[in-house]
Amino acid sequence: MDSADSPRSPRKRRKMQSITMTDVAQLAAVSPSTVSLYLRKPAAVSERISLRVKAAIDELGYVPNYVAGGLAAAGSRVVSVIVPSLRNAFFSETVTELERLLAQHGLQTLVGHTEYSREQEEALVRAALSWAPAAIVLTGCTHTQATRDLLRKTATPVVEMWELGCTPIDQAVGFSHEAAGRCIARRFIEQGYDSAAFLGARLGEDLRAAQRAQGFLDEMAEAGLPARLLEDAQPASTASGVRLLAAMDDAPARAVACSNDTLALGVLFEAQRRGISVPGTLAVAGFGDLDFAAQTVPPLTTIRPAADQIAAKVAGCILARDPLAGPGSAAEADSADAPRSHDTGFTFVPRASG
Amino acid sequence: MDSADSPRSPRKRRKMQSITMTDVAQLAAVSPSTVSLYLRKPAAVSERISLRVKAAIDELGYVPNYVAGGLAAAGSRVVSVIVPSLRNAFFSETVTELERLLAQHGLQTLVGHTEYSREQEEALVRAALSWAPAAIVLTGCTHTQATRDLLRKTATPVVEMWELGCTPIDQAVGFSHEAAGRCIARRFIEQGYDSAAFLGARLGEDLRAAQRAQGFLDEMAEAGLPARLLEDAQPASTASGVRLLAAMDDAPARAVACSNDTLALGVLFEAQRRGISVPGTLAVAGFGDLDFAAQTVPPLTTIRPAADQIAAKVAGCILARDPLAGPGSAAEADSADAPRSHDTGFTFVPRASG
DNA sequence: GTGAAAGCGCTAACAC
DNA sequence: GTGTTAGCGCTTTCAC
Repeated sequence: MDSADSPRSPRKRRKMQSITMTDVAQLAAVSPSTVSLYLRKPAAVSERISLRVKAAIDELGYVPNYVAGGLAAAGSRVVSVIVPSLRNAFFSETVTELERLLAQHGLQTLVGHTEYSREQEEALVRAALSWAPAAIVLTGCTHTQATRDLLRKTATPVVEMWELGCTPIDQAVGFSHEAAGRCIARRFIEQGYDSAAFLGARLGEDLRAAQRAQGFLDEMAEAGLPARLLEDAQPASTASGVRLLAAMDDAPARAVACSNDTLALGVLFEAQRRGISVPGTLAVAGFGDLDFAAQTVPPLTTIRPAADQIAAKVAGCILARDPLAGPGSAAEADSADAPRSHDTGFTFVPRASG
Repeated sequence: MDSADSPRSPRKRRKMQSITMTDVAQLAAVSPSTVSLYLRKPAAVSERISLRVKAAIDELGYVPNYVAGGLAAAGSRVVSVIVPSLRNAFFSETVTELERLLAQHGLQTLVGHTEYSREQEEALVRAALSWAPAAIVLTGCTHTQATRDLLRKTATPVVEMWELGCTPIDQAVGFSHEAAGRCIARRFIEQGYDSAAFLGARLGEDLRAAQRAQGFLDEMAEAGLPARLLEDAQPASTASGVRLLAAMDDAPARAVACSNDTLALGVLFEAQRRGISVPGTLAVAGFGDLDFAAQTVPPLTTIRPAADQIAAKVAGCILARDPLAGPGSAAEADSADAPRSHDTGFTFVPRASG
């Protein structure tokens, strides 16, 4: 039943890798370093030898060991990406796109999520650094002091994404959430709504949403219009939107800006349930332009952050510093001194809801 | 301007790590192996020495190198998780939860997404294997032959999740999608709907949705009721739901089962727009019990897969095989021969929509 | 263009 | 409980 040495029963701990580069080299009758060269810069190896090596690799089913490679090369081919939550569509979108882009250059993506905790983030950064990653990507620009110190001391490229404003540790890619908040406020003002509210959830954790709220409220205040802030204690969800609209019962505003589309969806449903006409009685705006935003009844006015562009730019920053990133990897050293904040902007998407 | 040796300008390629375990050992006046032991099994080191080592680590700001550790230990502390897409709420949920659970045991999560391509999956598995991971987690049980071969040859634990049915490569955690499809069909039958349709998107790629469709259609057929399949060519989205409802115009069914809640949301909106009453004229059911499902108008009848339970069980399978997983890691070798398919089931969530 | 030699930083026997 | 001794599998000068 328990056969002598099935691959799945670990007999002896050490040396789990059966076929190494040396085996390949032997079979191909070349030296290990030639095999290594073939694997990394195939162009530098003569065609005759390339063929032999390739044949040997296929025959043996050789799988390279990146761990050993990373150690010898003093730097691994992983990029650590740390986001607040993957449940949030913005971040899952960004991670997806980033993973795709980086994979094209042989870089693997290590993800971690902080649940919006800075201490958790610090722990993840520590763990990330232990992998000698090719780069570290963080979300936002608010971190513990220890995190900043740790990161500034390292030679690893660091990219902070989805937020602009603070001085970046190294590079930053994102946009101004305050401006996004103001943008929605201006829309309401232009449309003649004379009172408004910002509906958010856990603003103490989601600092970017808090900035949008701030921008929104400031713009309203500057226009001399009343605006208040309602906050749900649970993480942002459709249910939060439902609750917050109900909470506004006592002093209904004419227009509500939601911290994101998911919340706005809840507001829309609850309004429908209560017979509140949108945008007639209540204007609603969201943030994110999620999948469903164009399909709601009425279609949702929102803001589309350039998620793909953020991912693309982040990948660009990383690849620009990657020694193995192919021909276009020009200014490896120079780019360290290049402008360090990249604004990807956002698009205002006016629809019928407000 | 370009100062002598700022940490961020890579002077010499090799040896990027400044402070090693040897440095810590020296400062603490112990041997490197003691430091190593302290880091891995603090309990095995005397308190006096522990204190000294800890002080040295803090003073130097030592960051361990997992790459070197992984090489020496012939196995790294990463788990590779490969999903079709992180945009899909099911998988981002699972990855989130898995990452959280594994992080508690010092395991890092390496993600990859296949975009529903088996060839892409094979490439990711190859890359994953190169990290000598502590485990590999795959989605579904349909893989290329090469993937299966690669995986069966390795000693690395492999867990296939979110689907049951085929013989697992190693371990499987999930549920029967066919049963889920049948479950919705039975609901429609019980409620007296005499015709139905299954609305899906890219069923050739999303094999699990295809299984739900099959189960649904079979159950209807067995009840002698007409049912057809409508498929959208784009990836599943709210817009697909809108399109598919429109496509049903010529021969409207009395009830529609959607391949997931996102699609159902689109159906709900489009029905509202067209003045089709739900569930009066049309019954609608989804799959997933996503965030918004309980809030729609009317609330959405759906199926809740035990996403958290899947993640928990997958983590369990992995940790059971992890030599470092602490005290409860009993049956490390035995569990390899334990039952290999784990059914997490699902919950039918009847609401007002159908 | 190819090979020989010297580690990368750490872990795991094993002896003490 | 702590130190000594060998590597893990690969990359990278540097000769040839």
